[in-house]
Parts: sequence; C-alpha cells; structure tokens
Amino acid sequence: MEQSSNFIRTIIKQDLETGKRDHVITRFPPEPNGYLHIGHAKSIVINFGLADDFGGKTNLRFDDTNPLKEDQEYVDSIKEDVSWLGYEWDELHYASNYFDEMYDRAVLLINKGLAYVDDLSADEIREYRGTLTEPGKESPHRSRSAEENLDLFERMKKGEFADGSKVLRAKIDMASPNLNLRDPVLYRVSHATHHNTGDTWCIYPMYDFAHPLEDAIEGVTHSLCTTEFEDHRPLYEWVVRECEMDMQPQQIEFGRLNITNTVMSKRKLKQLVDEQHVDGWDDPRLPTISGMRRRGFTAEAIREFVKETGVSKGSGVVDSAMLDHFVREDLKLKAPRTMGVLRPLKLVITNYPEGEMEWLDAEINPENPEMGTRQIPFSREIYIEQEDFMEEPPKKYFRLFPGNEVRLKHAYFVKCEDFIKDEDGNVVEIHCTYDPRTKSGSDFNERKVKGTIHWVDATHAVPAEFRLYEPLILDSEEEDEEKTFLDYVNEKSLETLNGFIEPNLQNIDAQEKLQFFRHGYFNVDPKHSKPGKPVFNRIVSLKSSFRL
RNA sequence: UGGGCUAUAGCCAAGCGGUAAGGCAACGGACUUUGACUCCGUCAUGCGAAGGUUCGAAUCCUUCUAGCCCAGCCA
Repeated sequence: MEQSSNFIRTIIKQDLETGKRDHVITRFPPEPNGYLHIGHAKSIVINFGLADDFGGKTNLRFDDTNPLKEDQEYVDSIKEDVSWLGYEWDELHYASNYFDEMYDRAVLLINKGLAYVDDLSADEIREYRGTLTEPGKESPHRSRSAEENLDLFERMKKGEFADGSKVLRAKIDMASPNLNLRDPVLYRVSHATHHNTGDTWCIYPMYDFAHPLEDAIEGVTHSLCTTEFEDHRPLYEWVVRECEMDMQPQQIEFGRLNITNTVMSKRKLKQLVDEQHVDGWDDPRLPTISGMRRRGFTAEAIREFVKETGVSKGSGVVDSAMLDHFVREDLKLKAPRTMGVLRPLKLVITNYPEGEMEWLDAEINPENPEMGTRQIPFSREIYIEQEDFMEEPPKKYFRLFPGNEVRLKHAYFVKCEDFIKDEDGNVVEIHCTYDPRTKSGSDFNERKVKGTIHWVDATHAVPAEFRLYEPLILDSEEEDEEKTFLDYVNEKSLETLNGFIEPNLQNIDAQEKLQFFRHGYFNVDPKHSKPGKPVFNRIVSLKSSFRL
C-alpha cells in the first residue's frame, strides 16, 4: 500500500538525507499501569511502522518509574497486545534497569550546581511554582552547596527520609513562562516495592528526568510522543544536554487519536470498568485492545485504520464509521458467510412433504470461491427473521407479506399464503408454498423476485446467543458544563438475542469470525461461548441503504 | 490574562510559491441469490478571517478569531 506522507516521516527522511542520522531507532514506551487501547495502537503503528520503513529498529520499553501504579500484570498484557497487533520489538527494556545510571546522572547534575535537594512539602512546592500568569519564587533550599546536596541525596537513596519529605529538583528558572522549567522535580522518595527492582530503591525518578535518559541510553533517534508533551521538550533537551549524554534523541509530538462515541483516556476507561458500566477491561464495547480483540476486530483492520487516519499535530475526532469500514474490508474475503436467525419466526412450507428433508449446496464465500462449499439442511419448517415479514408492508418492502414471493437463500422461492397470530396479535407463524422448479442453482428464470432472505432449518437449528453492540457513549448536543461523560453513557449499548444458527457451526472455536448473511460480521466470544451453545459478538453490521 | 500548539469539505488528511491528493461518510446510477460487495458518477472557484507581498499565495508577511495542551512528589 502506498505510504501517505506525514510530517514525522518527512523529518526522518531529511535527517537521513542530510546525514544528521545514519539510522533510525524508535521505541514504544508504555507505563505498565493499565491496559492498552487503540490510542496506544496508533503510537505502536507509528513507532514500529516508521522505523521499519527506514530499515530501523523499535524497542519496547516499559516506563516503570512509579511503583505505586505499576504491576507485572500490565507488562504481560501489554506484551501480548503489541504482539497481537503484529509487531516484534527489537529490544525489550525497562526504565527501572537504568536506575543506577539515572542516579549517577543526577549526581552529575548536583555537582554541576544544576540540581538541589528541596525540603519543601508538595503543597509548598505548588505554591512556590506560581501560576500560568505569575512567575514562581525560589525555594529557600535552592542555594545549598553541592556537598550538602550530595549528602542529602545519598541519604534520600539510603532511606533516611520519609515519603514526601524531600525531593531532588533541577535548578533551571522559577520565572520561566514554561511551568515545566520552574525547577522541576527530578526524584521523589517513595518507600514502595517495585515490580521489577523490588525494594532496592526508595527514590524514583520522575518522567521528565527519566524519559530523555532512557531514550539517550538506548540510542533512540526519534522519540515520538503525543502533543501534550510539547511543553516538556525544552526540559527533555535540557536533561539530555546537562546530563552529558552521548547522543541527543529528537522528541517529536503528534496528535492523539480520538474516535467518536467512545472514550480514550485511561482515567475514563477505568471509571467505566470500576463503576461497572461495562464488564471488565476486555468488554467488547471498550476501545481497549483486549476489548476490541474480544469484539472481533482484527489486528489488520486496526493497523489499516490507524494508517488511514494519518499522523498530524491536530486534535481531531475520527468518525467511528471509518473503523467499521476497515473491519468489513478485512473480513470481506476472510470470513465464511453463513446464515443465522437472530429473532426467529417460524415458517411452514405447506406443500413440502412432511418428514422429508434435503441437503443443499451452499458456497461459503461467493467473493472467495476457494473457501469452497458446505451442505445445509432444508425441510418443511424453517426459521426466518421476524423483520422479514410484515402483515402490512410499506412501499418498497421486498420481503415477505401476504401474497408476495421471495427467494430463500441457497434454496427455493417461497410465497406467503397465510400467517398466524397469537392472542396478543403477534405474528407467530407464516405459511408459504414453495416452487420446486426454483431451486438454487437451477436455471429457472420464468419470474424474478425482489427479495432474498436468510433462514435456518427448524429441525437442525442450533440455539445461539447473539450480542449486538451500540456506541458506549451517546452524542452530546451542546456542551453542558454540568455534565460529565458518564451522563452520556449509553445504557442500551448491549442487546442480547437468542436465535439459531446452521448446525455445522455448533462447535465453532473461540475468536472465529464469520458473516451472518444480511446481518454483519460476528466473532465467537472467547469468554462465554461454549461448544454446543455458541455466543457471537457482532463486530459490525453490514451497511444498509434500506430504511423503513 | 503567561507559555506551547493547531486551523484545508460533514469527519480524518496530503499539499511546502505555479493554480486544491487520498480515505470515511453522503448522494445519484449500473449490477446483484446479502437492500451487502463491486463498478461508474457527484461532492472545497475554495484552504479560520481580514489586509499585504508577488505575474501568480492554502503555501511568504501583518493583524485578528477560534480550538487544544500546561500550575502531579502521574506518565
């Protein structure tokens, strides 16, 4: 596929052409404090994709500098998700493996008079920082001697001070219009057990100090991140320069991915999970990689979607219809096409001999003949879709109604002769006659029908559960300061139906994807599907220009 | 009201002084044993606005407007 140009690709290309760089190394640096979502997938596709395009390499690096929030469980799931998305990292690293070197660099800063130990409390530091429009003021501890700072910092490391009692700060400029440069905290005391280093450390580096060092240590040439870090770039460069690292990685920022009718922040996703609006991090309605995988989205579709939405610095919102498009596109030739009735209505073919049945040949995917054919049973009683019959049809309704004839996919023409209602007035059974001459595959062409409907033979039908999803977040009209995203949670985002499928699907494997004729693409739910009683998640419906 | 960033169609997005790519959506039409797919066609005299420079401006300059991000010992 033709690679569309984007500003980062242009920069890298130039760097290579001008000789600024002679190779490319990128990295995907997640913090193992939660599950990956499709926003991370964008970062993954960009980092791995770009490096690959230029013959470079990409590392997976866990940015594990805050033991309070991180856990091995997350590093495992992140690795799984990156692999599932189809990428192989060159080197696997942990920021925590660099703690010794980071400590040494901090000592260097102290010796250069560029860092100091501060005794101010968190609240005081905030007050001293000033505001967006007013400069901050210097801490009374700012002018401690290097010797004193060295001593204090070493004692911080040894565990002599309580959490929050002391921090190491960079000495930059308390009056900078960029708040990140107002003597940012470099190290904090935290007597916490780290998932990787255990209790070796009780001081941990902050992101702004750690990240540039990690990149420089690994020789990352292009450090790609999202736009909210733009303000941090001067600090990033300050750290690499003043810590006298051998090479200077270049930080480049791109806009986050947003998609309509969903939420992308870890905080909001966590809230949806914690408050049980959804059923866990892998709920098929969530944009988490695990949720999308369970819903049935393919890695290929996610990758293509991300590529097509592009890379820019803008903060736009991509229409979820584009995501839908790429799954349909990917599954079109791969997924078997079969018949499933989600809302069953019995249909009796009155002129089909009782007790008889036949096996019909049916192609598995007419757009991909190599997938072959299957046999499906047919007899006097079948199930059709409730919405495929109307007692009083509107104009341009091509399906069944009294006197109308339709084609049963892979079978015969049937004509509606009668129907039965229950006491409540609901249609419960349709009576039709069929024309044996119209069998699928025959050359019958004496008359045509406008509609073709799907069905499942009643005596062989296998019960199945279907789960249909709607957007988790409803459209919000005008902005309302009073409301939060929780006010727009769609409480009807999941609809569960019980219907029937063809018998050959009875023991279908988890994560198998298929198209139910005229409905859409479905995935076999890995958690709740069982042999003999499959559960299907609708990934996406088919497009439809039909409107009642 | 300090700093950083962004404005190209309903949405995403190319374009980098030579006369507005592409994708999604939408809308016509053809085909159709999926109201699907496929195919054909339509969809910015216009690039946030107003000035200016130039033979020529989405691209350069000026001013304005709107939106996003920043005051964690989170990343």
